[in-house]
Amino acid sequence: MNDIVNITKALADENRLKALIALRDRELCVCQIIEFLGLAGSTVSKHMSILKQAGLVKTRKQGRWIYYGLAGRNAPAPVRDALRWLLKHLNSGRISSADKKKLEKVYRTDPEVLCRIHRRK
Amino acid sequence: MNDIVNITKALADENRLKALIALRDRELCVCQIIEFLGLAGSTVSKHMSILKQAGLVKTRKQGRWIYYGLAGRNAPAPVRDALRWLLKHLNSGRISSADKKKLEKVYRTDPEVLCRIHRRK
DNA sequence: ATTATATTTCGTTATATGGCGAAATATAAG
DNA sequence: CTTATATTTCGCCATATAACGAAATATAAT
Repeated sequence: MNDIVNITKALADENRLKALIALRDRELCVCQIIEFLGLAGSTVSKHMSILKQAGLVKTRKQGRWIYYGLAGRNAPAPVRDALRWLLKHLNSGRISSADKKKLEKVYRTDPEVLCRIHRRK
Repeated sequence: MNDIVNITKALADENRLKALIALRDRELCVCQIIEFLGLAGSTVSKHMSILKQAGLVKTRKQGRWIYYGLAGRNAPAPVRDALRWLLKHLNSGRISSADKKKLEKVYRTDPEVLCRIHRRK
């Protein structure tokens, strides 16, 4: 029961849902997610921690960056099915064009550049 | 997007999940749900209102009682799929025996009797 | 070794949410 | 019509949670 509650609570925040959508096609590092969501780094870090705790995302380190990606095929069935539900129903038609533009910009921009921008703030 | 967020937020409470599980096999009136969850009537009413707002449950009135039931086949796909996810992964093996006993007692007891009990408190 | 940097953790604040009892409401029962 | 009753709404309180900035941390880069 607790694993299910952890999943449902992790999904109960709009920004966390958006982060999961952003990870649909590829991994992203924290500063890319920061850019996409428009939140403070500490806030994004906490949100991603909640998603990771629930098993919905995984992490890997590369260089100075930590990349977050959606949980893979070996994730528990409740996680896999929840992600399937989410991605099925949050297709492109339900995402605002503003969010789509932001996401395209994030995909296009080097993490190095984004991190430099955020360091300035 | 908002409909999805409403669903995920509605599912992000253990008592609400339990209420949905209780409704799996049959409709229940408020005082039966009160008995099962062991919460105040006003609390149960608010929880069920959230579930109804999210489209996860429907209501019908019979006599003095309002019966809550799971959303039906004509519910929107996100709702149907979310319920399918929940019921699939919250099968009997994941529910405590205490909860199972409570639920069996609730199924067995006439609403008339339960309501009288709760009126005394 | 030192410095730079991406990320996480911590502390604070504002807002949201779950729980309760009391009051209000809708309407069934007598 | 009046009374009884199941449920909902309201008001209050305690706790949880999202957001931010600053400090701490891990480790890559020099």
